[in-house]
Amino acid sequence: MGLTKSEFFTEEQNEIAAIAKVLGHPARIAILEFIIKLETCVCGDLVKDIGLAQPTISQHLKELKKVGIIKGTIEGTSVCYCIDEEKWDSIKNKFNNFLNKNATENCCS
Amino acid sequence: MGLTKSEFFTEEQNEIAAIAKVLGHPARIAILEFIIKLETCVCGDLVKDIGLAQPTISQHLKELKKVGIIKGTIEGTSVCYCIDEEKWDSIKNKFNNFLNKNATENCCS
DNA sequence: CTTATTAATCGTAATATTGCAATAAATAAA
DNA sequence: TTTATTTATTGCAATATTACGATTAATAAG
Repeated sequence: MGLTKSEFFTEEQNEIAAIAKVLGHPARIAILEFIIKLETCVCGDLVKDIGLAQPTISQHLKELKKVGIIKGTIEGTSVCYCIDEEKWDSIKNKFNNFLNKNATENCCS
Repeated sequence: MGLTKSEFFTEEQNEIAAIAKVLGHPARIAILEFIIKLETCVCGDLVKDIGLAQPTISQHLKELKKVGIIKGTIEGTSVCYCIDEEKWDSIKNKFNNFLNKNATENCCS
């Protein structure tokens, strides 16, 4: 089928999975790290930095935009991408919350 | 193509993406939460709790085992699954590290 | 207006993922 | 040994993802 049965899960579970899914590709991790590293807006240097073709990078940027991690503003012929700080913080909270659910002991340890 | 070009990225980028990818499905989030909630070993209650078919759950468990988040020990006819605490902590560190890379200011804020 | 430059979109091929029915494997119980 | 019980594996269909060439859209420069 290839179709996730989202209706079986809670809103929260679907949400964290959706974010994790977007982070689940090294190109998108690399893009985010690149944007963060520059501490300023990025235009088209991503294609040069990462080895992938321009349409591929554009597609990954679209994915990142779709979940709201980054936002892009047009600047002449190029586009300025940067982290959406609010969204980033909310993601950080969600992951922290999830990862802290686990106690340090269980039956197998 | 459908084939990720891992050789374009650093070990670290591939690693965090691989973990995020596994977390990128609500069923696997639900499975982890269920195991954690019980604070004890889980056998086959997952199938009842989550609505998916047994082979589907088994497949998701396999994915989780593959990256080492959970481990399973055989107990009679059933299998006891639990979190690999060490791996969990390392994942927590990796995500924290990644999510803390972002400063709170940039050109767009 | 014409010509770069830059990024998005379209179309498509290759591969991966999701889900499940059917079946197998492995142990426990009778 | 036979029969449950429980989980894993196989095989397959439907859908999603990844990547890129070709093209389009939009602005800038000449």
